[in-house]
Amino acid sequence: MRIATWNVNSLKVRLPHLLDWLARQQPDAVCIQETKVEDAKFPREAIESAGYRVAFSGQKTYNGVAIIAKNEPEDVRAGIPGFDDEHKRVIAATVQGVRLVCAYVPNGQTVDSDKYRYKLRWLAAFEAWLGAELHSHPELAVLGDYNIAPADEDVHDPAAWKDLVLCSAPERAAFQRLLGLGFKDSFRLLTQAERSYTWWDYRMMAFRRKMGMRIDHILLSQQLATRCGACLIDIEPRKLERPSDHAPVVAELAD
DNA sequence: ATGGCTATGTAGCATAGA
Repeated sequence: MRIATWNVNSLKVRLPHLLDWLARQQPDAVCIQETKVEDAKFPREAIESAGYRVAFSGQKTYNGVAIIAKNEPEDVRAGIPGFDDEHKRVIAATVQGVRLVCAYVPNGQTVDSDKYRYKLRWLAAFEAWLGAELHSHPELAVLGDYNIAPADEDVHDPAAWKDLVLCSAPERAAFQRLLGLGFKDSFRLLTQAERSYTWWDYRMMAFRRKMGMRIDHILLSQQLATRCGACLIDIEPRKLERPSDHAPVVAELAD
């Protein structure tokens, strides 16, 4: 089973890239973030015509998440239970017996902002919920844009980013607590090239200069981690005209 | 390298992203 995550930064703009990518990579399930589309305008037909089924939770302008899968997503749930959040940042579904959580973690803006405090509160609620989910779904994968670079090796210039948002100690501690629930960072299960990133700023020719961050992740429960044979970042879509600033991340799970 | 792109909503810029 091939599962993936991709922050598309507008599903409307990136639909051609997504459809091309689905055709080429043939993933079984893709978790999409930043669809920026309300549910009534979700491009269901185009995706279903490509042989995929959809589950989505969106809003106008900001946020928005979706799960796209070859098999119908089952037991679809949106949001973090008990956490009142007007942002559409989470959708979960079961595909081929695997529970998938698609998450768009708040960005946090700056470490002294209200948005940062919201990010940490959000992550605490996320952690509490995932701990419970892990018990009811031993085959659990949490895919998404975490907006956290877990370690200095995930940052092109750790000194410049030290203690800034995406890299601050409280955010990294929150990420480690997620792992502590019993998840593995699938990308680090295997040896990877240096300077492997999933996001590059649109400005400053950051992609060409390999100035990026690894902030999109696929966390796997222990049971799924034992099945994981590969995890890769596909930088090809980032090279296209009008790309998303994020690259897709793909994990392969043995049957 | 200092918000330098990009997308959205909306009608000339404001907000957000990371």
